[in-house]
Amino acid sequence: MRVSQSFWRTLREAPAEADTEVYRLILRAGLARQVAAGIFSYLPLGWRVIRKIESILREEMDRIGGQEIRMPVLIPADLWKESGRWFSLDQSLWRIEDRNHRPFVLAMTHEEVASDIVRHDLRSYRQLPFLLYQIQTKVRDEPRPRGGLVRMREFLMKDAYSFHADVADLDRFYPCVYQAYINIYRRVGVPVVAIQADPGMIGGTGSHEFVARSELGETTIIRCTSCQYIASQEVAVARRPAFFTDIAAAAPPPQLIHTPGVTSIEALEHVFGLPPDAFLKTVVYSADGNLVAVILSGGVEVNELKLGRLLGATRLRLATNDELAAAGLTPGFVSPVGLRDIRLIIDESVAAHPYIAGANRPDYHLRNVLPGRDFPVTARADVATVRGGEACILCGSALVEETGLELGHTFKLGTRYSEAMGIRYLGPDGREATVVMGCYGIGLDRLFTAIIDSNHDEKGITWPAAVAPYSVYLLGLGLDRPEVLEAANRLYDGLHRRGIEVFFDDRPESPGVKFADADLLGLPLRLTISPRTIRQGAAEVTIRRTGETTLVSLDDIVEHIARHPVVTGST
RNA sequence: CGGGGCGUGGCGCAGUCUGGUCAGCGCGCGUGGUUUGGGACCACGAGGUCCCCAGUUCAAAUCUGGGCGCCCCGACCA
Repeated sequence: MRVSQSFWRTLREAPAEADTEVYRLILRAGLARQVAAGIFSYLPLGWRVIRKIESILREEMDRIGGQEIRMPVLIPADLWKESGRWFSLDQSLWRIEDRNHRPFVLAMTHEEVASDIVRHDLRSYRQLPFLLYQIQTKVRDEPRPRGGLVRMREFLMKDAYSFHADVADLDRFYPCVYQAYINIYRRVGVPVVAIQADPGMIGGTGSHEFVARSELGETTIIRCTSCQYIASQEVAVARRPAFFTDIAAAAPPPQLIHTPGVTSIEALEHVFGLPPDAFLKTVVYSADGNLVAVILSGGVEVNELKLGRLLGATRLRLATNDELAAAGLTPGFVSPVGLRDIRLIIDESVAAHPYIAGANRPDYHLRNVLPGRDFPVTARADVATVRGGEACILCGSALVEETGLELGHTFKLGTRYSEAMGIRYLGPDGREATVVMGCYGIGLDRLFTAIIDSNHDEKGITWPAAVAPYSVYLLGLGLDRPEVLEAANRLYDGLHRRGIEVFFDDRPESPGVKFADADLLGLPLRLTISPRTIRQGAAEVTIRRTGETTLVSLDDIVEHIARHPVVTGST
């Protein structure tokens, strides 16, 4: 492609809404344009990158036996009612109606449709297992689109669904997908770590997130500094004190203390001059309409995902002050002592020693509150958010927090959908059984962003060969001289014939502009041809990433480029 | 949805507090000329409902009210 004929333009200054380096590069290098919040168009060069990512995804999915299909964006609400998600998701599911007021949803994921397809055509265990996948548009009514292509309302996803006769077969297959994912990220040039994760709204029995270390991210990773433990903060666990009831008996009985206006742990620390874990925190939730009190050490926060899973609740939120009052509780001074008719969850951070806790009357706390004596410790569970600095569950070393960008997610769904939607088959024993499913997603736009995030410098992008929009930036200078133009054209044609993807900057721009644009776009290799190089019968070959430049004779430059490790991607 | 910020030629901004003399600057764009190895120079030129609607006023980019859009921070996820 000749730049003079290409719909491509770089920007010296990025639009003001771009507040991250990656997003600025995407806009400045002319790869994509925003249409509305969280809605984007890809321009020709950006789309070439997406198509290269797609082919890598296809290769890796096909390699593990995947079969590509294409499901619709527009889905009748009935399918979502059948799975139950029509009722359980209220935030991001985009609901619409047709002209006859029939409800539809815009696909935010495709478990329902995939299940629907399979249940009609699956009869026998002999057909199992199989993996269906697609690369397709997803639509979500995001509460807040963010960071350019990081969090979008319409985005591209490679989603895959596997179907198995039993859990053992899913367990056997799951590592294949895991490996395929690792291959994909390696091939596109983004270092990722796989972490234990929360299955979220997809549901299911086990899941991994593939995250890139990046300040763009929204995922908090908890990692052990000395062993292999790594998990999403959503599911991370830490070593907690054992609960020794025998120490308990000696403490004196609870005693009221006047604490006017002291309603937070922070304020208590200040008043008493004690560390946060000297206090008990009582947090009351409404879980599907029922109140639940969670008792934790003052030093930790509730992990609502853990709590929700523990309770099996679909709607979990903090109880309002009115709800507290109606249950006879005093906001700000709620106490675990004397709680009745309300479910109690004692977090594992609570130890069997005396605490200062709320007194359940305004402006009073209780000293010497002893778990197990002053309130029952029957339901002890881990519902706290793990923070950096806590002890690793495996080895006891310090944990640290890191920020990551989620690039993919794999789930063992189990029978969450196959049960609800009736995907059954006849087994070898002649009995009907329910299929076991897995599902696996990769967001392409976000991967696109992550590739640039992991591959740029202060001048611009430094594309990995496998996903670069073109392999070579052919930069011609002094093209108004016929002999130079002719040599440049010959070189362009020669590379083209050899199957090398060339972007030929034949514009009558000043050298500075062309070099700056070449650096910004960041194709792996730059070829500079000018009166100066022509005099030596050569052209300059520059590796974008290193700046390393060599002069290569025009006679064998095409072969030189064709075999260049930066072009073949063998580095 | 709560909190904060912004909306002026394609892009980046000034002007708004203190209404008139305000529609401007840089870049980009077009034409001609001179340049040509790291974002050249000269000359001429095109391009704006100042987000929208309503109001106040002799007069509104500027003041008031309402709406819309975009960005950022918190509850969701690829």
